[in-house]
Amino acid sequence: MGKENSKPTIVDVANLAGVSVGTVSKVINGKSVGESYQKKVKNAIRALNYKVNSYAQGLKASKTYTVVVIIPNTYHSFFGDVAHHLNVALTKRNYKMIMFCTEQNPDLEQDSIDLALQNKVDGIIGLTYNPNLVISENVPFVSIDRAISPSIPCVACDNFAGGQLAAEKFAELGCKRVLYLRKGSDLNNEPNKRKAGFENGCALKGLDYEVKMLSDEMGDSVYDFVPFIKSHIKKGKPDFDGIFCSTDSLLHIIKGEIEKMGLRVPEDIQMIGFDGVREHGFLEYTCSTIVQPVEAIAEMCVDLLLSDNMKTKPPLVCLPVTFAEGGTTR
Amino acid sequence: MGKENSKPTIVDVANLAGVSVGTVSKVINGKSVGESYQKKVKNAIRALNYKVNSYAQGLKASKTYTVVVIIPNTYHSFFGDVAHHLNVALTKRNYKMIMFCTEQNPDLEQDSIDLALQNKVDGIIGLTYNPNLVISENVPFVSIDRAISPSIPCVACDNFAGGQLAAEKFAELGCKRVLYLRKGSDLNNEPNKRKAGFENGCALKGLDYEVKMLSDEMGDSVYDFVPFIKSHIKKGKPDFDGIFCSTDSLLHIIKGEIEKMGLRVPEDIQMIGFDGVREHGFLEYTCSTIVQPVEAIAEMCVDLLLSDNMKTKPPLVCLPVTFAEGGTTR
DNA sequence: CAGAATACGTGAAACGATTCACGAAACGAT
DNA sequence: ATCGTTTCGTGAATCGTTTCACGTATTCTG
Repeated sequence: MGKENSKPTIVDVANLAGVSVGTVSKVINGKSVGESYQKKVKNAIRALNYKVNSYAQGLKASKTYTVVVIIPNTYHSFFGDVAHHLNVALTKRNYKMIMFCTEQNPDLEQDSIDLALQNKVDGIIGLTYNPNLVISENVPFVSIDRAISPSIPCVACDNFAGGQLAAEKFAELGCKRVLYLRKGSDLNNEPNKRKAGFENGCALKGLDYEVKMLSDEMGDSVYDFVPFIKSHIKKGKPDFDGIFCSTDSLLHIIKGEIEKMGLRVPEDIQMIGFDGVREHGFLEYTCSTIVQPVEAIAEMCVDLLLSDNMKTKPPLVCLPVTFAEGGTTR
Repeated sequence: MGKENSKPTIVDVANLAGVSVGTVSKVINGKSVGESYQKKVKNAIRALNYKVNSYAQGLKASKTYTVVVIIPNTYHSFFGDVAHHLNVALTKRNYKMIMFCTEQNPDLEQDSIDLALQNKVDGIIGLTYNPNLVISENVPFVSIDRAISPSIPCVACDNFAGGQLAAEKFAELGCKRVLYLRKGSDLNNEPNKRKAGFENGCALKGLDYEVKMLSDEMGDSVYDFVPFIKSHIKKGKPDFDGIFCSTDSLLHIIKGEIEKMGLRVPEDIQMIGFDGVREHGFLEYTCSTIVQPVEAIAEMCVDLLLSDNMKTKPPLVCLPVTFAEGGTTR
């Protein structure tokens, strides 16, 4: 009687199946239930097209099947790519993803975490920049690219290996002297290891190099690299033949500037970037680059986040990078 | 006594303030409450750092402050841009955004909607392709780029005006004969109006033109345009001097192909795209293009979705486009 | 075959909010 | 001073789950 056209509840299922609500709940949550009862309940669920109400579930239970993802934005290709693969990985496991775009604003990052906590989400995945985030110890958290604390797993590509790989490629391509341009950061983040890897690779291969760092925020005054580059060009002849850029985005800006100076890429100068994101959703890379395994990173984040045994969670997971040819090397 | 280190509930607030829980609830929800009571409650809330539990709220109340966004993906720049601005617009209004990436898969799109409905979300914003989505009439829905039904508002840029603007620009730039390349779609979607606008503009300006449509899925065999283009080149001389592409992504592919044929852009052929997305988060456009007002579209979607009076919801809202110079026109 | 151990279904309490009928207080009008 | 309104705080019922103590039925053991 009554609520005819309303959504079915667990009570409706129990009635139709002729069992108690407790039993229905157990079936839903995979607790041990007798064979015949299980069948009755499942049939009733199908018959009514019943779906659990996630708010009631979240209120009472521990699991909400919801994960919060904190990321600077989704319009920048790399972040968009990360967000996408996180979404796919979560959806695959029947989790919902609540997204917060924080544009590297430390306060917004903290707010997002606080909001997530009061909503009893099952976990948080964060690509953050706030150097002193406070994270309640009792909610699973996985960080991308930043070591926040020993108890919080950090997932990143193998940045050191990536830097080294770039150096080795330059050597292989016949370069004699290369520049490394990087947008700096005072953070204890993984991408900073690209420098050490690069230096290591150069030393290994006997490659001459110079590193120039900018300590500003991303996308800001990267044009300040221009005078530095110009100081390395005498009478139209550069004293270098390769440039390694800390991101593909940076590479594209620098490439534009270099071409304005009358130099050709890759004929005069070879360039390698980092990230390996494909613009416009294309299959091909926009430059020669060290490719981050974005999909693997996303999968790893979700696996770590959702695995129960906190014990075995490693503080740092580095996933392998690859080199991809994209027109800026010979 | 008891739950010392647990999160404060509305009962704790009521006790501390010396009022009933009903009163606290009213204060939270902005219902009329006496001045002095309001002050007491607000102080208690602050003192305890109380935040409402959104699961309890969602269970009982109508509002969940959650909106579901359905979008193909976030790695393609345009979609990433849309997702980002929707996120910002929702966050600004204190709404949480649950995102589903559906890759234009009709079943996934329907599943996402069903999932959203059973979760009692406050609304759904969808950029979908399924021609026969079933959407319960009692949940607010706003569609981007596709007219789903008269009762469901559709938000898009003014595609007709965009097509016309492109034609006018070509005329202004001195073109005599232009090609329009478009990835087709049998859907009743707004972007298809670019063609009519373009034709209108060409007619208006006395510009000679030809339209070529591909009816495949996005990013697929756009290379099939190549033979068509080649058929318009005799002895190295093209019989056209401009190409309008239905998206910037398409433009970049075609541009690459054209350059392979030994033609220069924009010297020999001028090109205009559509979307106006900036790659890598840069400020500059990657090609001359008709710019979609993505931020305005996102704001409009959210405004329409959250406005109470269903009556005044228009079936279609077109937002103005602009032209931006980006190196592929003279 | 009897008694103990095990397995498993039941139903009520609890999660933390909203809402509504009710009654007390305050105010105005006659 | 009295009665009728209006205003507004109260507290219990409710939303749809999960969980746990309990009891019944089944199986095991010697």
